[in-house]
Amino acid sequence: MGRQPCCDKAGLKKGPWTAEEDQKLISFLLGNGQCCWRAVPKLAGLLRCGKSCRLRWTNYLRPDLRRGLLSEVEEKTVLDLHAQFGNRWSRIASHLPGRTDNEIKNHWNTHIKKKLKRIGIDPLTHKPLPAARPPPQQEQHQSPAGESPEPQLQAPEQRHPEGDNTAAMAGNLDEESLLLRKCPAFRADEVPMLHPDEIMVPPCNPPAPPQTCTVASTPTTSYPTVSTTSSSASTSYDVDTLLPILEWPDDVDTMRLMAGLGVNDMIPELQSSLLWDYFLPPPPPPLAVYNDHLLNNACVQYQRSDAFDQETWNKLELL
DNA sequence: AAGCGAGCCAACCGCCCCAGA
DNA sequence: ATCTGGGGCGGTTGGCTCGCT
Repeated sequence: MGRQPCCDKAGLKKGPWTAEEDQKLISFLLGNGQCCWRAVPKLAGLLRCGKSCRLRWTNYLRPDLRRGLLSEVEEKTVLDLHAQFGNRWSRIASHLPGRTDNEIKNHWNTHIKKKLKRIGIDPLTHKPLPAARPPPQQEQHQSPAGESPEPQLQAPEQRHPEGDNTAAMAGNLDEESLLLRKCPAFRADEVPMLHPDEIMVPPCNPPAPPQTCTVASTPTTSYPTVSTTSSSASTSYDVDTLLPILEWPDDVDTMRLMAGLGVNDMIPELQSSLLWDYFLPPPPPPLAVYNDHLLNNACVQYQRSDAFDQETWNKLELL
């Protein structure tokens, strides 16, 4: 017997969302919060599947989303994380505040993949493609089974930034076990998050920008990062914490983009509290207003690893 | 100006996971 | 221990836009 569909599709609308539908969904969710998604369309007066509503909200309407192309730093972060996690977009997205798994997946498929191929790197394995393979001493993450010229489909999932992946390649240890070996303080699915007292939230109105926006480290829950060289001239990294020290830009637009990065870095409870109790008091403001409101708040934490070396970054930047 | 193709991205589909009954 | 259903996730699709001919 087949699985029941998530909802009765008969009579339900599909395809692009209209502004009116968006408004209905926003109004309902801001007024009532997220409940059972299956019930949302009925309660909100939408002829949509609950799943469709959830996707529309999480990928497009959520107030803490950033829009626009991924920045250089974000792109590098995606590359690093993809080297660790493979195509686990939701996990990668959890490290990029304001970005959705769908957005990152799309950006990967349309931009980053091409860049990597152009510089001779296999986007699946993050290893040099056969034709562009450098001498062995330059190769990173060379697996014992690396003789195969074909891409190793599972390799990104099984590799580790420090290269101790022999057991994983043999199927004896999964990614989580490897992380535990390297850093037993947390499990792989416990993405290191900022503690509430480590979050610096600039005043909302007016948002007087500090000279630097540094997010404190979380040493006991950090990823086992190794080095943090960055080719970005505007980003320096704290030697001890391996976290970026962010300079606040002069122009308001860039500042807003930077400020908007932080909401997802907070622990869920705080995130919810901030969103619903502070930033989004009922009645709901127009979309543009609360987006601007959110973008004036919070900070950012990026996890860095040296999954890609400096030479690779330099090549990418030239493209 | 029209036709065509490539690129991009929002949205959908179907499977999987897991909490609760 | 098993079953069920909701939500999450990754892969894929389809339509829109833009540039080129």
